[in-house]
This record gives sequence, structure tokens and C-alpha cells, in this order.
Amino acid sequence: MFISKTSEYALRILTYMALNNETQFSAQSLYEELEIPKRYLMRLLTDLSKSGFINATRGRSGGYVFARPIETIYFSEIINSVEDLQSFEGCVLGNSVCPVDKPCALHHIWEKPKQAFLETIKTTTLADLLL
Amino acid sequence: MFISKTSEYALRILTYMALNNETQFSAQSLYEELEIPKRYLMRLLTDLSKSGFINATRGRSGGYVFARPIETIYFSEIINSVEDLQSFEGCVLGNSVCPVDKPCALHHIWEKPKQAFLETIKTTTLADLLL
DNA sequence: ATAAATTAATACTTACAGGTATTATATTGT
DNA sequence: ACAATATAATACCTGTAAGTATTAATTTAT
Ligand code: SF4
Ligand code: SF4
Repeated sequence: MFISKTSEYALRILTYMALNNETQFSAQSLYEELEIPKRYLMRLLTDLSKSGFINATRGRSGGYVFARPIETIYFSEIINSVEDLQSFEGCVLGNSVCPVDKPCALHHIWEKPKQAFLETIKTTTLADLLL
Repeated sequence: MFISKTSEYALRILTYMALNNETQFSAQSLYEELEIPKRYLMRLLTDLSKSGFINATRGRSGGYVFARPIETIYFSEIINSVEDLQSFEGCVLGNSVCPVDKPCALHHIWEKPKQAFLETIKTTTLADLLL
């Protein structure tokens, strides 16, 4: 598991586009490169457009370009736009409120890798791919 | 996301039992402590029993006890018994085979937190909770 | 023996993520 | 103007994880 399939798709799309930012991509061209079911890909693209990552232009020579500089687009934001990042924050055991007084041993055990994950996605932008 | 709800349940059950290993727990008593839908909990318990973590005894004063010393039960094994741990190993972008020649930048970015996560669950046992 | 208390097996239902289909809308080359 | 080529909106379908229901099997106290 880790992240949802839709998150994977969103990352795949935007990281691919980031390699040639400035360039305009059509849904068709993205479909040919990335292995994502076409209609689902198209729906996702309008979602990403609504989320403000990319701008869509319709019509004969339309397509998608980044709406913002890729230096400002964090992985956490991408993931959060298609699934709830909050679900990564909570208790490993899925307790919405911690049932014990002081943190159980499992809490500490999980804390390190969880923080490593969250830190990474919160501090890394699409631009970092090009380094 | 991170891990499935069923994994959360399995961990919640076994970590709770580990606090008083040797003790026998009935499904009823576990239901009263842990917040897991009763019937689902009961089915999970027989699954965990089949997986060899716990032994079930039926009948009037039946219940569940650990089938093995908790020093030998790794979190990875618990999770793997209810969902496929393999799905944590692969490419972040969900590519079954990596489409590029040499690791893309995202690969390195993800590698650290992923390894931290996998390392932890592979090296930690239920007994470590009691430390 | 019988009844009560437990787990086991099996099948069914529900909710939701993922995927598909259809129709509408916008842009542009001719 | 019109046809061609894009994206947008909306509704529907599907597969799977999660949850529920029913009945069977096992053990033990009385
Ligand atoms: S202390 Fe344990 S039970 Fe409480 S929130 Fe942390 S992991 Fe969950
Ligand atoms: S290099 Fe990039 S595309 Fe290839 S497996 Fe790693 S993350 Fe996936």
C-alpha cells in the first residue's frame, strides 16, 4: 500500500511533465508515455487542473502546462490533492484518539520512519527532480 | 493510507495481547477493549490463528493465546499475513518494471523513508513493545 | 445428556477506489 | 461556417477491502 494508486498516477504525470516544464502536453501524448488507463488519466488531468497544478487549454491545439513554477510544487501537496494526507499523520493502530495515557512503545517505533516519509514529501518539490 | 485498516486491526490485536502474553483472551474480551467491529474481529482472529501467530481453543472456556514466543513475531510478518508486503517494495510511481535506464531522481528521494519504514517493521518484534 | 459458551466456516452485503462511457464545450485551421 | 481536435462534465460500471449474518463444530459445567 503506502500511497494510493491515484497518488501514484498523479506523481507519474507531474514528474514526467516536470522533466520538460514549459512544454505543453496533450492528454494523448501523456497516455502514450505513461501507463495509465486513458479515460482515468483524462479525468485525473482535469482534477489536477482544478487543483491548480496545471492549466488546461481546450481546442485544436490544446493541452496542459504547469500553472505554477515547479519549484513551488511539493510532493505532499500533490498527494494531498488526490487523497487525504491526514490519514498518514495519525496513530499507527488507527486509533483516532490515543487510548493510552502516555505514548505506547509502538508509537516511538513508528515515529521515525513516518517522520522520514512526511519530511521528504513536505520538503521536496518537482524542481528537485532536475538536480 | 500507509497500511490497510485490516493491518491496523491485526497490529492492534496482537500488540494488545503482547502486553499480557501467556494470558488467554476471548474474542469477547478483545472486542470490549479494542475498537474493532465484532464480527470482523472474530474473523480476523481465526485468520491470525491460521497464520500461526495465535492458538485457538474452542468451547466454554476457550480463547486465544500466542502460539509462539513474541520475541519471534516481527511486525513485517503480521502485516504481510493480511496484505501483500510486496506492494511496499516497488517503485513509488507504481511501475512494475522501471521504465528508465538509470534511477530517476524520485527514486533516491523515496528510498530513504521507504527503507526506514521497512527496516523498522522487519527488525522489530512484539517483544520490543515491552522494553 | 444437555445446555451454555466459545471458535470455525461460509456466504452475503456495503462502501469506495478505480475505471469506463457518453455527451457537452471550447478552440482553431481550412 | 464548418469540421477537426482538444478538454470538461456527468453518470455509470466494476473489483476489492471492509463489514455483517447464519449456521456448524467444539468444549465444558451442570
Ligand atoms: S501511543 Fe500507541 S496507541 Fe497511542 S497514538 Fe501512539 S501508537 Fe497509537
Ligand atoms: S527510478 Fe524512478 S521510475 Fe524507476 S523504479 Fe525508481 S522511482 Fe520508479
